[in-house]
Amino acid sequence: MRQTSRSLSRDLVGTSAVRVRFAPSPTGFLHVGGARTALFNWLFARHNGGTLVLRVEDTDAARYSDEYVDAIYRALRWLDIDWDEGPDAGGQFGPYRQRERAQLHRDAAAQLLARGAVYECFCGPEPVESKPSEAEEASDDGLSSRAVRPQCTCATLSAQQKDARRAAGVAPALRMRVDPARAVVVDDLVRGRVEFPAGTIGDFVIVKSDGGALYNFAAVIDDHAMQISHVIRGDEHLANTPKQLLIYEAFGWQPPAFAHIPIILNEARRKLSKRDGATFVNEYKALGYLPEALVNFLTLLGWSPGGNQELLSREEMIARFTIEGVVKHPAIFDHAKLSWMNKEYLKVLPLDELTARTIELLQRRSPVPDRIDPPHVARVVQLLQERAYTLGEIVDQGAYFFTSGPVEPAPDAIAKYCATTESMQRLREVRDALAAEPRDFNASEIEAAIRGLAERTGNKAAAFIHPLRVAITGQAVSPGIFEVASILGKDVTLARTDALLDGLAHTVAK
RNA sequence: GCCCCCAUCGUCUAGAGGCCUAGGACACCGCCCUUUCAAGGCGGCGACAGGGAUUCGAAUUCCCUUGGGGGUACCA
Repeated sequence: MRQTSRSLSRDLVGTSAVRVRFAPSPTGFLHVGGARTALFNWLFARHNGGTLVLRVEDTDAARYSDEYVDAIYRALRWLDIDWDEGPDAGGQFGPYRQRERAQLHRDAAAQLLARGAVYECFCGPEPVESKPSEAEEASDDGLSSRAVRPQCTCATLSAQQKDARRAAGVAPALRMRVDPARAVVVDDLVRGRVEFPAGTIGDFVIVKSDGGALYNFAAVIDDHAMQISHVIRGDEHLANTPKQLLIYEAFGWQPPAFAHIPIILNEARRKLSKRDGATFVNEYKALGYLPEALVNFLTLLGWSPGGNQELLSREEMIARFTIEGVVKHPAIFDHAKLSWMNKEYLKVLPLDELTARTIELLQRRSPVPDRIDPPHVARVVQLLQERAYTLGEIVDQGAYFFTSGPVEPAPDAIAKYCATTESMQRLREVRDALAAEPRDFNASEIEAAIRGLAERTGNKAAAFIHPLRVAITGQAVSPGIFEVASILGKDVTLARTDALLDGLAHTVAK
């Protein structure tokens, strides 16, 4: 089977131009699952020198919003996924917003009606007899109740009967005539051959009684009109495919090749939902993830380049991406691995880039911190670059760098390094040493001052370093303290040290 | 319920009948380095869901079971 689908894909790729599409429905922000589908389409198009079409499927008037269309553009651009044709990019197969294609859909439906491939159904839009059975009522999610429609018999209505219903003001929907005895075969590029008994598909509706085309119908009309060669989409659409194939057949059209990619699951092995933390692309942006890292991570969810390489450049991804490398089973979104990957990208990000992106994030804080000039931030970021998983962590962990004001020492840091009178004595000593010695207050001067002090007093340098760290950063952990003090500057270093000495003196006195 | 899909370490995966004593990465656990945290180095833990069948030989092929997921709309 695998063999079959491979040769099939080779033929299609070899003989015709590759045209793929990403067809999001703007009913929400771009989801990581959607982003991955976009990514696979993009990778496939670029690998084959093909075309990526962006089609906005905004036919669900109830849930669609313009705001989300923009959000999807923004998310794709942030990920650096570019498209060749689309609502904004234009192209010769437009319009690319599905609601603007409504007339096309109606015309196509009329053709099918004329041929007798579909029939008018007067059952009405309400899902009939939706009373849940005992068992369904008892089920815990409460969503499993099936609206079981009684067998629709409109296929056998006489012309007079239809006229009567119409006269009564009932607008008909259009239903596909499906021979229940046959089977529909999907030859999927990743699944192989999948056979669906048509009896389980039923006479499905393609056009609603209000004249609106349904997803399965509109998708076929548009994919055909846009000359889509490969439909690469989430696995949840596999069950839709036989319906779409039936529509292609009714028109006598050659269907595109299909590739159903596995879906992304949460840790509980369920479809990703809002409750699983960040699931939208823009949330990752706000958290300070790098788009390069998210792309790399998503690419490896459900696809493997075959070897042992984990970190791939865009060029490498494009060069190596094939449908054959797509895995069949669902993948669980592992935040820990994304974090690791983000850190890897953070480590090699050029300093000026890192600085700019960090400042961008800092400016979104409220209130905006007072020390965010580029030279200063660059020094900070250089220090934090190897320790942070995200830009957000740089901003949070380095908060004491971005303000010239005082810091509130963390209780656990105090308890660990500043709990004794000895440690306070050391802090006082190091404070005086720093106040006296260094002229430039650069890292090596500071180090010399502290190590000299340690030597003179017969202590380990660490005995001074730890309390000082708590004083100037408020934390028990930080990058190398000499660099930290240097970047903070003499004034801030001494002021914070004094503040801690005072504060603690009071505490002890009480 | 019915239809369909899937099944290798906790997670992402490599694996196309002998190259498998099953490889890599994340996570986790040690040790080294050290100024705390990272980074880095070294090492460790850890999987073919179960049962049949085919074969000289099966993670790899077939069947069944089990488990997980998706779909079952006049949503997309």
